[in-house]
Amino acid sequence: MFTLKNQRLLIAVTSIESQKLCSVASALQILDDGQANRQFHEQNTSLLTNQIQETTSLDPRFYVSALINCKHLQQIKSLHAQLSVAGLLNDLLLINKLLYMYVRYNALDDANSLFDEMPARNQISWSVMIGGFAKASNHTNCFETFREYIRSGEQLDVYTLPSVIRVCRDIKDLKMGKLVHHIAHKFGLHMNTFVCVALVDMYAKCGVIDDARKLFDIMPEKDLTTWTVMIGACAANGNASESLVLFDHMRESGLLPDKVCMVTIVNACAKLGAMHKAKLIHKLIQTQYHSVDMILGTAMIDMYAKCGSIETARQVFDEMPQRNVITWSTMISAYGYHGQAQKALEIFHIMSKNKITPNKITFLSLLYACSHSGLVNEALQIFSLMQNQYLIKPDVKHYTCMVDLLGRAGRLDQAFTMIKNMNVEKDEGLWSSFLASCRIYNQVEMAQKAAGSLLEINPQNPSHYIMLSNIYAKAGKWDDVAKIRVQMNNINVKKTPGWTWVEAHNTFHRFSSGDRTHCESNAIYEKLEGLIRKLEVNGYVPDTDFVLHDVSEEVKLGNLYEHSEKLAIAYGLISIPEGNPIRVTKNLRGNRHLCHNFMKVDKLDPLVMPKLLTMMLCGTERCSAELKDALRKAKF
DNA sequence: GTAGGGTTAG
Repeated sequence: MFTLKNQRLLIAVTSIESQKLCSVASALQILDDGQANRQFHEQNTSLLTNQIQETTSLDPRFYVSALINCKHLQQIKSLHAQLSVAGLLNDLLLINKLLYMYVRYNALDDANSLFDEMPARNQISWSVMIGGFAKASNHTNCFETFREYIRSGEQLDVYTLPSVIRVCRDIKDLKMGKLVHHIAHKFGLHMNTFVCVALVDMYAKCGVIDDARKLFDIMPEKDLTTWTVMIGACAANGNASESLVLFDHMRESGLLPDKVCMVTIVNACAKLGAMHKAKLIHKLIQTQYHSVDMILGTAMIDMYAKCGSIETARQVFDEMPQRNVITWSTMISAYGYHGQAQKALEIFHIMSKNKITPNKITFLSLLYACSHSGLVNEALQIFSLMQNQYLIKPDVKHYTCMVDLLGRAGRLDQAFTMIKNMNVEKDEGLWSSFLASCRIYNQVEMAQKAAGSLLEINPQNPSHYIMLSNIYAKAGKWDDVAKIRVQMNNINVKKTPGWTWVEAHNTFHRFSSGDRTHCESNAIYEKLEGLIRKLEVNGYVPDTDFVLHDVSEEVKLGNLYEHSEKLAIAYGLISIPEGNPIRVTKNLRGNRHLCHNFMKVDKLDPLVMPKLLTMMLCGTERCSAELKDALRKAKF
């Protein structure tokens, strides 16, 4: 609101050209919002009028407070023009503020031209410009400006480095990240908390978790953010149990977790699938915080669903005061992997009634839900609804899901037609899925087409050769099997050896298939034989289709029995005290037919069964829906 | 004038 004094002032300046008038008006309005210093405003009002009328220099302090209070890009531009006229573009404080405002309003071009024209720059100018490019994900300009900064010989400040490091993290440029780390060291800033946190995060997101941990361990001061980054890093790198250990250490050090930290730990729990931990975390949230925000609530839904309780997940969902599209999608996918596709569809319908617009992931979750329950027609309907009503173009993942669904249902022709007609680049996942269906239905010809495409995309992936070879083997085409082996040798593709590690006596013990190098090898094989006899009595029949070579059934079975996971489990059973979990880690994805069937027979010796189930729950891999059924049946 | 958080899934 304008005071009478202001109105008089406006009348007094009507002779000034319109743009200036506009600027003065907006500046006054901003000042009058009460956010700027009123006293300063009063003092400068008359001065301002005189100065503008004379077009002489204004007090830069006036512009600084006016700039801070700008609400629109246009106001900033107009003040910029005024500064230019007033000849104030030499004042570093003022220009830096102007630069900062341009960056804040995402006007990177304006910021950049201003930066280029600056007669002098200080640390703040550089850090604002570099930070601006970083925030706008303009990594090329960010790095280029950072290089210029280094070359300028100016001492680096602690605000610039984290911005550059975060860009390295986002584009996963480990080489550049390491270089920036080196530079930080050179400037003596490598132990600054903000620099360190950014580096830990960068190393973790670039997949070099050991480097992240080393830096974390030597950091002089660890604040809540630092701990949160490290906890999240462990979970993201397949070591969620370490996340929980760190979380306890953090609390022992006297720090109270905030909501962001809780989301991270909830996420770790979801990855671990450990229900008892989930409940403890939930209790902590209930006692510590008055409300659960949307992100934390969504993470909790996911956690409970992945820990096996779809009911509690739904309860959290129902109790949330606000839900967005991600919350709804999470609930849909939760029902999906619990095999309750109808419930997933029901949630989708309620969501639509609530006028929440679904996104790509919502549809993907729906399609996966249909896929897990084999609802082909429903999936086809959803797929068409997504395109026709919501105008969402399917990406390769949607197609992969459809191809998988149709393929598993035996509608291979339809799946193949879909692949042929799609307008999206076909990737390995899509063809692999189709190839897997060809294997189920022994479709050698289609399998050849799929394998051909796969080998074009990635001739170095051994699993494609092996899959095709298995299909030939099942069809008794041993000549073709031999050809593939020659082909693999010719281009030097080797099957990645499968390893399994088991943690016992504080050491990791590694096993490969048919491994006899372990010092307790004899005892391990003895245990395994005993276990297999017990399993066979209870109906375990290994699927020998997956063995590649043309060998007798007896030898095939021998191979299966000595698979690395089984050796690791057998060793775990003889070396880990009863009641403790057996944790196994693998370098390759588990083979459902070989190992899951082995472990899911639910009439096992009651002493053995809980151990095996615990192992599956603590393993880094997520249990398949099938295994979860076995777990439920065993009332574990 | 700085950071860390949620949904796909083989």
